[in-house]
Amino acid sequence: MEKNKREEKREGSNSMANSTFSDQVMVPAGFSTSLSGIYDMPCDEKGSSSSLGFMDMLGIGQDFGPSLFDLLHTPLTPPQALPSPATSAVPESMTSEVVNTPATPNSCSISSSSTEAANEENQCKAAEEEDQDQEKAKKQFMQYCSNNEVLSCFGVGYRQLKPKKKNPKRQREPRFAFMTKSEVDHLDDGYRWRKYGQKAVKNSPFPRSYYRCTTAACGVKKRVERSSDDPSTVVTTYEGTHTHPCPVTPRGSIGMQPEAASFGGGGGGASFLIPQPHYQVQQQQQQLQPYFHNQTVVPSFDFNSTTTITNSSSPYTNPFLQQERRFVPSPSSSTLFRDHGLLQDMVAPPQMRKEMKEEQLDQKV
DNA sequence: CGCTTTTGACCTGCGC
DNA sequence: GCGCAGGTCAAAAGCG
Repeated sequence: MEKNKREEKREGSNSMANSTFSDQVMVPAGFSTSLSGIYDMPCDEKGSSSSLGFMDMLGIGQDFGPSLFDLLHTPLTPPQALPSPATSAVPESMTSEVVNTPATPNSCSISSSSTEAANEENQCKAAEEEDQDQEKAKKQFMQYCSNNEVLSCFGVGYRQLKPKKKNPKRQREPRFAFMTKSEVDHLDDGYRWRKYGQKAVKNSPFPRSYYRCTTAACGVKKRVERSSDDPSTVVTTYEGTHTHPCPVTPRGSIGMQPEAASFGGGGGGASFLIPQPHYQVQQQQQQLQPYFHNQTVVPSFDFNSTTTITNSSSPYTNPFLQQERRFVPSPSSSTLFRDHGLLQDMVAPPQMRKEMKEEQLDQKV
């Protein structure tokens, strides 16, 4: 009986049943193997894993714009803090490719026949939806980065769902993962989450928790687990994009300024652009001090080189990251971030940049 | 009382 | 086909 009910439910809303994960990417060494393979980077048509993934999502081309870090720590004050729903809080230099123009090769083209035109139209719509998803995911990521001390993003992309036989259309869930240093597993990102499961993770003493956005019709999920290698590091994986403004939770509303409170209410597209109350950021930074007093870390994107992160004591022994260690997150250091606000602070090493340029050239051709 | 968390059972996909 | 691991469900317990 109950089994039947479950099956009915699953048939009705089973987005996982036909899912699969491909293209193992960017999982730092030392993390549980269970993390591997869950982060899909967008692949090119040849099916090879693309190193463009996250950079592309951010619309970062070869002319590297302002530092993401700079953005994250830029006070969200009007008018900059109140972008219209149609635009992004991310500077134009980082978003114009995605927002204003079709960023994918799926750009609409004129077809020769009416039926083909209809198909192409559908494909274009699908491509546009994907672009919008990317944009949403990007905003969500940016907002989360600004709300928390994100130390390293090591996986951004999509979970790829197995195509159904009759409907080969590829369905993708925007997904990104990042590490934060925190004593608490479940970081307050302004949204309300309900825990729906917890599982022991193989090769890790720490369980993985599963959360779902409590808002009806919002299917955003997130997984939270603690690194077995560095217990102070929390790995959070978001899946999907919120389809609603950020609810004003009791915790989040304390001290929230009116402009901040209205910030997230500007429609679905800007739903993630809710500035964290300043006191809360400070609080988090103060909480983080014990972790940072002996090491300086920079939120960086660990694009490809999981093997370079080998020291078990800290994921920030990556040579690339070491090179970029310049910032000490502290309540008084936000201005310091800005002083070094160049995107080169976080771009990939020269070799990787070269590869990225080559891939971009390939795409243009 | 309503919401959240806990937790064991169940389902699914994948590798062998 | 089987076993394993990840992911989800839902009843029960906990909490404010």
